[in-house]
Amino acid sequence: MTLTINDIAKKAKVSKSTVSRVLNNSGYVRKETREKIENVIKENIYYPSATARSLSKKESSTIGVIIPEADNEFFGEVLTGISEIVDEHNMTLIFCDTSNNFLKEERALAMLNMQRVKGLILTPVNDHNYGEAEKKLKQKLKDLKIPIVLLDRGVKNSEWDGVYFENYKSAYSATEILIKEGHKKIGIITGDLKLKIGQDRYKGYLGAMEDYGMEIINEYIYEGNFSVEKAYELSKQFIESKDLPDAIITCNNRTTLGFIKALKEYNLTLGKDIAAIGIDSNKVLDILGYNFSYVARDAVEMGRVAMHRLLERFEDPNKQRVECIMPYKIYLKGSEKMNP
Amino acid sequence: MTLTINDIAKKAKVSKSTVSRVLNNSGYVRKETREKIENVIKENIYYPSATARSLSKKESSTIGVIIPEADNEFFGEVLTGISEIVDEHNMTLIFCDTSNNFLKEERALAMLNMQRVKGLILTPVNDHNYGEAEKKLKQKLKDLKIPIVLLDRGVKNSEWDGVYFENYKSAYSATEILIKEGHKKIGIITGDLKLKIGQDRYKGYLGAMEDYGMEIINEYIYEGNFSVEKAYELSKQFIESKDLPDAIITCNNRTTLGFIKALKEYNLTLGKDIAAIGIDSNKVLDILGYNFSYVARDAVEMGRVAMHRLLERFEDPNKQRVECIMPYKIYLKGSEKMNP
DNA sequence: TTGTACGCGTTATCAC
DNA sequence: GTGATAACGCGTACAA
Repeated sequence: MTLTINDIAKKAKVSKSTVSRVLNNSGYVRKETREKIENVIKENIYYPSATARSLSKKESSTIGVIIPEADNEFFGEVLTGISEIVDEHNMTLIFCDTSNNFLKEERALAMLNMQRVKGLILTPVNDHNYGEAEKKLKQKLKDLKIPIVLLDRGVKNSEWDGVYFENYKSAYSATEILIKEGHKKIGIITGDLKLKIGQDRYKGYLGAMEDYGMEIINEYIYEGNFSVEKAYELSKQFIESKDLPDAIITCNNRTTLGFIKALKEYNLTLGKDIAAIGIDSNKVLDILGYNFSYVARDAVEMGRVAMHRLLERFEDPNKQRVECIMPYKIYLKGSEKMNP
Repeated sequence: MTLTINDIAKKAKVSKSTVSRVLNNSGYVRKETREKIENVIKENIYYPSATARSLSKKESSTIGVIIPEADNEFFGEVLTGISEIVDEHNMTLIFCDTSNNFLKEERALAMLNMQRVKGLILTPVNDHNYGEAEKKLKQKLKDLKIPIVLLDRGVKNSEWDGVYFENYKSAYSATEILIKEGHKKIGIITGDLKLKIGQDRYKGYLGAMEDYGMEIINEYIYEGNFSVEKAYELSKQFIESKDLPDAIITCNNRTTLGFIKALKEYNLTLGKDIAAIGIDSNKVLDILGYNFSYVARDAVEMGRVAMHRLLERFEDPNKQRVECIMPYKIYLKGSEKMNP
């Protein structure tokens, strides 16, 4: 049905070796022969089979991407960044969404193994979990025997390149800002403390509080799980208790939304009834002109960097493992202050 | 380096045909032989090469997806839906993001052609454009000679299956709601009128206005382009002119955001200073408890449906072309009313 | 029930 | 400069 290199060879009255040479710009081909072949290819709309090609060359130009949720602003941007670089290098991208599900993660890994992808960018479902699940994951990654870049979340004692975020520092900095604004009762709605990114952000908060000799009041530490719903629920609780903190740190974009939702519901005003600063950006909040302050990284850039790490690793498989920590940027819009 | 079926055959002391038979569960294999081979496969962590397999079988289980912007709530959800079904059927998904760029679209198509994908889900950069670009696109799609499902945007005189949205009806319905609320001066911020989805929504507005004998006032028709910025700019303009419409229809999620941004900036309140209803959902507006009313389709479901169409087409390549129009749902939150 | 031999569409290594 | 020919890793008639 679809044309092969043989068909082209016949039509051009040459051998397939010669066609292959013009396709790959390799070896000597007389100018006229080349032009003739090129014409036949154009006229007959021939595209060489990547499948046959990679079987023959024993290498693919395909990379795999496994992320937990494509319908998440952050990962959507990450994907955009990865895709951009993949495209620039004429590679192809196989996409997998795990929905934060271990079984799907396993299946994706097996599939990518069979597809013989050249490299993998992975955000694991878990993050630095010591259990059996992580052991299995690490083994499976080793079995792949290809360059891998971990993104956003990692594994304990990683042997792979990684692109992460300054979780500790960003939270530290956010806390510091609140402290310097003069707030005393500084609370936090943490992320999922089973994930390292959740832990680190929490630790950043504790670190800053300690360094500045602030009193850490357990009542103001609300353990969330990075979801809108939990943050909303926790926020309602502390709003209803009369003991409101002066300021709050929200540990990711969704936490921020849950918090703000609660504020609106109780008619509390940011920067008036309570101050706040978040981690992660929410495009929409900015568009709507909310005065919500936050520290965040550039997600698209994070995708680009991950793909670049992979490309470098292809170049030099033996170079030292590199972990790239994306810097945070501070976006102050006013909510960190309290104007009575 | 990586194991082949031959390695497994040797280790299991059988021929590779037998290994192939257990891999594919085809033909007769003695129970003991099968178990032995399965053990060898497990122990040596062998995964068959999808590349070699599809070359040999002359068919792939890979589908291509081309969307214009992954970092867009709508397409992120679409991708999630597609990925879900792809996964259920043990297929693999090759992802391309065109960034609404014709050249990238062309390159993606060529790449997917070489990859010999089994099917394609495509949201073209353009939508029912009569020009040369569309002719070229249609030709390239024909050249692919594979099942194709157009998603959200189509081409003139399409020969392919498609999954679209009730653009006309949804806009008609939105307009109708405003009319029945008693609004007289009903305006609209249109989408990109070069795209058919933009046109159809605009026509839905006109249709309802006409059917209900409403006077269409050109001053209240603001031509946007589906972007936040343009909608914001237009909104500012009509707010500053003293001649504000009673109610506004915003033609997609971004238009809505631009509009609301302007409202906030001028301290106008939705449902008090001006009524409004939009097309498309904005998760965040809902989360924040905005009272913004809208009509929308389920984007994740749209992805699922598109993938299902493709699967059906694989089953029966000759069945009649089917265009699936996703229904809209109405979400009234109050902004359609005007409470003085 | 199992093994042999060939083909899938390329690239690569040789001769010519 | 060009053309046979052998891989690449697998599936599959066909033979045994």
